[in-house]
Amino acid sequence: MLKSKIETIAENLMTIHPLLFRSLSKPMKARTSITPAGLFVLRGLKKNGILSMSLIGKYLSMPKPHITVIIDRLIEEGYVERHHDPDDRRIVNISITEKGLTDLDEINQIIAEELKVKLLVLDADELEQLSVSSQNVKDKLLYILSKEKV
Amino acid sequence: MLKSKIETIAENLMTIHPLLFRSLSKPMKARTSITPAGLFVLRGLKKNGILSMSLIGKYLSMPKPHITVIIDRLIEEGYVERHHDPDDRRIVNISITEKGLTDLDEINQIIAEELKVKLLVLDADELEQLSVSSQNVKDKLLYILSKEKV
DNA sequence: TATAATGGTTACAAATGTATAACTATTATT
DNA sequence: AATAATAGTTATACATTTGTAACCATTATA
Repeated sequence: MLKSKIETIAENLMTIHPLLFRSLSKPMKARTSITPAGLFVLRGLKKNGILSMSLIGKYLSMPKPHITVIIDRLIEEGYVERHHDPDDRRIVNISITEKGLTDLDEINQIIAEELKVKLLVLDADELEQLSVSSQNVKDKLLYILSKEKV
Repeated sequence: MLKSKIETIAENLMTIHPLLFRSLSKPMKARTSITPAGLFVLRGLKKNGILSMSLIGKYLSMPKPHITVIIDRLIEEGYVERHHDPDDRRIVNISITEKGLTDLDEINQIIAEELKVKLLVLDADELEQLSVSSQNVKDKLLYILSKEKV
């Protein structure tokens, strides 16, 4: 019985995360107070500039009340800001601050340092493959997500 | 300022998860009582046959007490079994049951069904790329992990 | 044999994430 | 103008994960 391509992709994608995430999160946790969800929001804001609460919720597939909590905390820490949309005052737009940007960079470097040690067992060619493949997976998922939001 | 290759890989790997995991987990949660960590353990057991508690802990980068809780619950549900190692009676080996295997297949199909809908926006060529890339990333991470355990 | 080290469990506290309902403010629809 | 729909918040309960310390049984070491 041959596994379908979709099943293989599903298993691959579901397996990637737990193999690395926890070990990369630990050094981050030791040095910053930011949560995994908060970090992901910061990355989204850095890339997109400004996002509404609802868009962030869709982006993370998280219930709105949780987004409120996450943003409240990021604001406390000075990483993001709330802006009421002038065109539709129901909408709350979130932007990343200077501090958010610099601290995000710092966190990324901490994580990269940690990853670097692990990647030592790969040669240059394998590293290049991992770079290309991970970029490809990420891009495809972002593409899929962008199509969903219509 | 050019981002290093390692930083790019780190960001890619950290971003992949939240883009999909929650939306794939929801249908699973609706139909089974298994937790994400439990599911990951089942996958590891299916692939490796038998794993000790410590190895599972390393595999998931989780503290041992949590592994005990996860295994207790999988045993309650009839998915895995404990075996004391005859050569070293301190060691507890875990094996997956028939029920564990069949239910794991079922869960994988539920997740694949969910993913299938999302992947409709990709053409055959892109799908193939995603398949190859995700496999590559997973294999490389497993390879790195296997080197760590020495 | 006494001591240290290992593998695992128990107990507990705290952080994080999930889910739902009720609510306010604002905008869109009739 | 009344009603419905949307965006977001507050409140609450619960599930899952993380982290630590203390402990037992077994094995390795001195």
